[in-house]
Amino acid sequence: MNVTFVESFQSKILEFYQQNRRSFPWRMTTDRYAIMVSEVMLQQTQADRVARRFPLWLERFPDVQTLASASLREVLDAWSGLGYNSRGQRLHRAAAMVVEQFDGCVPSDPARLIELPGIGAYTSRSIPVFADNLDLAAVDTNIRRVLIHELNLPESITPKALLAVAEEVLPKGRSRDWHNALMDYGAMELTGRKTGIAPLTRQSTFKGSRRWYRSALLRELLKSGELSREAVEERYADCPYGIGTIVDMLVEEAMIEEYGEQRMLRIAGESGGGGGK
DNA sequence: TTCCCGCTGA
DNA sequence: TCAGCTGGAA
Repeated sequence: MNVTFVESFQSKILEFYQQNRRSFPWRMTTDRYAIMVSEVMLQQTQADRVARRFPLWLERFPDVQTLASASLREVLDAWSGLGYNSRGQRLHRAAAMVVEQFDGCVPSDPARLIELPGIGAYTSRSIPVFADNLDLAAVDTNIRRVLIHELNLPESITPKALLAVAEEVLPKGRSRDWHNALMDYGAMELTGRKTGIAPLTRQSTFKGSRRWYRSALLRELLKSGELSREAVEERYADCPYGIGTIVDMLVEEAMIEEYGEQRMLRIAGESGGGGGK
């Protein structure tokens, strides 16, 4: 790739970052455990929502040992509201593995990290990038969108090829700032809605899915005068979960009635995620 | 309806 | 390679 072009692209992104950088709690630390927690929380979850939960989590589980020795119940309780709560369970297991295998020290080697549950291709790279400023490229949907749009790449580019491009345009020694800059640029200037560039994965909304039931029942609840959303909220006022989860619970009941418990468990998954359990 | 700093088992 | 998973805001 043209050197001048790469340099002007780097300047553009980094200058934008200098002027418009967002402030997040996980950008105030380089503690690898804290970064790991934030990166797992941020998987498919909006940064603003994570920003509210992240400090509370660290207060309750300040280090790997504390998290590893906590009960699953405690962990999932602290996770509630973040969604995809199988992530919470995996983070819990990952903490236990770090204590056992790495003496409580979260590794910085992507090859080690990717062995941990809940840590995949992206997160295994993003942790050392943000915690250690390692000269590695980590590409999520956000960064993918920025690269495709700014470098005029085909939307059909494979993840492997895109990763190679990302490595090429990475300004050495500024990995952490660079990735934060790409994130902010993508979130503030180049949203998916604005560019029309499709994300890697789409929501599953097939008839009978958990999500489908959720929206269908929500519609009915809103239409039915007998069971308004307000009524549900009032009825479950002291429920520790959010209204979305409450609706989900009702959805599960509906699914049990229609499909039977076995199928419901298969669809929803006891702990969710990962194509069921 | 779509998208958000993806991962997992099949 | 792909369906499926959470919750909420736009």
